[in-house]
Amino acid sequence: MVTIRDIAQATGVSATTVSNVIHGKDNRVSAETIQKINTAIKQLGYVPNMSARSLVSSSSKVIGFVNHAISRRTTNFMEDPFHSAIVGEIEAALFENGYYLMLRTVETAEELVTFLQNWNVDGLFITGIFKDKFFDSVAGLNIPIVFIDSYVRTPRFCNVGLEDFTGSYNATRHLIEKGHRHIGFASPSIKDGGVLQERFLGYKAALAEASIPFDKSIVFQQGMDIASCKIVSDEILKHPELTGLVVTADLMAAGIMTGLRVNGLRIPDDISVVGFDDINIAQLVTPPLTTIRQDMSLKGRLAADFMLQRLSGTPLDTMEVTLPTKLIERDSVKAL
Amino acid sequence: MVTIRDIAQATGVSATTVSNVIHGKDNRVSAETIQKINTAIKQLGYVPNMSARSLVSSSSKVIGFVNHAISRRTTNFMEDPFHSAIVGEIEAALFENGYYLMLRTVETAEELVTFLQNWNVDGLFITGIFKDKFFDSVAGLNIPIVFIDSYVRTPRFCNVGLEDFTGSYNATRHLIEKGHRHIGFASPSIKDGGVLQERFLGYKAALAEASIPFDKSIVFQQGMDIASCKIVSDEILKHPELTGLVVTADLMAAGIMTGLRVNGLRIPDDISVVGFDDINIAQLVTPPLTTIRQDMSLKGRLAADFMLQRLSGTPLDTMEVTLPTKLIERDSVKAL
DNA sequence: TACAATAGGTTTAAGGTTAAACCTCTCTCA
DNA sequence: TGAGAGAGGTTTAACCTTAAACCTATTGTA
Repeated sequence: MVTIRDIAQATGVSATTVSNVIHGKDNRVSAETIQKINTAIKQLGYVPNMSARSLVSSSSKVIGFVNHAISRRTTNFMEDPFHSAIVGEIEAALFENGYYLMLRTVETAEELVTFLQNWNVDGLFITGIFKDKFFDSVAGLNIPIVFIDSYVRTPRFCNVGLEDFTGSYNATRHLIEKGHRHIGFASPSIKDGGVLQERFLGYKAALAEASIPFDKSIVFQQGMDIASCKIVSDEILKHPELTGLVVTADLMAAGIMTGLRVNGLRIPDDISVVGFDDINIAQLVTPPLTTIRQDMSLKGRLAADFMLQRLSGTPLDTMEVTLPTKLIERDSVKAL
Repeated sequence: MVTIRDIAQATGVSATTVSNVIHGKDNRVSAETIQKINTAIKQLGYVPNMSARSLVSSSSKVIGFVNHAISRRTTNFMEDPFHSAIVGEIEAALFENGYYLMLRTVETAEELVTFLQNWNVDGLFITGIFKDKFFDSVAGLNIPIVFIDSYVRTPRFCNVGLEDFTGSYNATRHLIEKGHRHIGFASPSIKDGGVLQERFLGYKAALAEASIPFDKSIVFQQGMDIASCKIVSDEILKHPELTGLVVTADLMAAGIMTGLRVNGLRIPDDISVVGFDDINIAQLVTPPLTTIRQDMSLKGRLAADFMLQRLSGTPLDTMEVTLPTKLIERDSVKAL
């Protein structure tokens, strides 16, 4: 392994001078020496040791991407195509600025603290439900933190979010405008304190605005897997009054649509469906799904921008971005 | 920040003794001292500094997950739901054994070498096309390396792969057995030296076996995005003799099916389609897609097992696993 | 002539952890 | 009574890098 000392020896200068040249603090070094050092670095293949650098500078160039999961074994956050799109964008942006990305799914606040201290993490992206103990454990940190889709908002932290409430409100309102009055709601969870809860509130708000009484018997809480979707579509059979359905994820909407078709219901003739996200599946199912689009890559890019700006000390105009959604009309909704 | 010295001071022993206790090398330490040290660690909230540990031991507890991409900007490997499923499985397994996962997309072999040396990476997962210079740059490394879906196989490295050839052969043969003789092939690439090339060869082998002449004008190389799929489905219109199509990815198959439907072709009546992977989309499109199933989570788990075994020095019976595929018959194929 | 300023560096210490070598006391046993 | 072994540690040095303080020779200036 080639160290900075080897470069120093090869060029006849001290290690400090080499270090200074590497970091561009070379106003006190002659052009000739700089040249020699750079040549030696290339020839000998010197690569800095991040551990040593991190040890002495208390800064590691590591950015953590932390997801809070209730259980690591049952929820694999990378399986969610959204998270993975975000992670990809972030990795690319960080790389170009010399940072490294370390992934971590944590179940407990202690795990998070250990992770942070272990690595002297320079910054943190946080996704998943993150409140109470978790929030406290990062609240005192003196590193940039960027939340993604958090609804525990404080002016002290950056957050990149989405108009979840408005998106879901618009989805519901779209059905109402098409003449629907009996509109169900399907979602993996509605009280998670996060995006799904907001979407639920948006649904309720649109109903209330149209003076449609809320009926909790047509709120279907189930997982997104195909078996759970089948349960929802069976439940729907028991509510022949339903003519519309708002679903908080396209994947779930697709699963429910398949189940409904098996049960002999036609979409949109018997029931209209609106999804959420506009993942590629939305265009590929039959009929193509009317849905609420969000731009996941943009979310990742903005999150990375926040992080890089805070890392470089650039003052921020704002600590928060809430991305808009857009209703994409396809063929899964029929006017009554 | 609490260091090992603080613990030493608090318990009245030396730092080395604390270190030994932490690492279980405590056969020369009294039970009482061990007790005191552990209590102090908890009370003061000591967490080891990985940089210091890594510096002195040349082992970092960091495992790299490296993907080779031609261009970081155009290919975001995390967007592939397969890669992300694998990454999720691996992260969970590594965590339970005290390892950390660092993601890296590399464009050049130099980037890879820099990454490795930067962090004293303890092990490496490698995906993506990886040959020539890339292969050379890891060939001399003395750390466990686990390839995923590599076809540059050597007895010295672990590989977790899939029966790509056989899977594709079976897909094609299935169509042949159903009476099809004019079978097209659609794939993002067929000469990548990786899984897609193998699948192409499997297709050709099945044709040859049935004495069906290979016709390169019905091999469609296009991207997996919806626009590219549209191009394929338009091309297919120019080949009315086609009655079957083998596609190397379900997502692409779904895109092509949508395009074909727009073009007035019915599936499977006008053309039969077989996909590959069996992602959830396959069940959700209309008609449900006949496809070649592979188990991505298992791939990730086996890759993690290989890594953990090699890290712990357990001798391996085998360095290579090739997972089987399974033909899943749904409704996108019709007997002629 | 005397002093300051500048160019171009060097030396030293520190960061947290651990491997290797070393130490000392007590007990056992011939 | 004296050697040896074992218990229970300690001391030292090293891993690589960098920040802070320090040094020396030359040139410029009043």
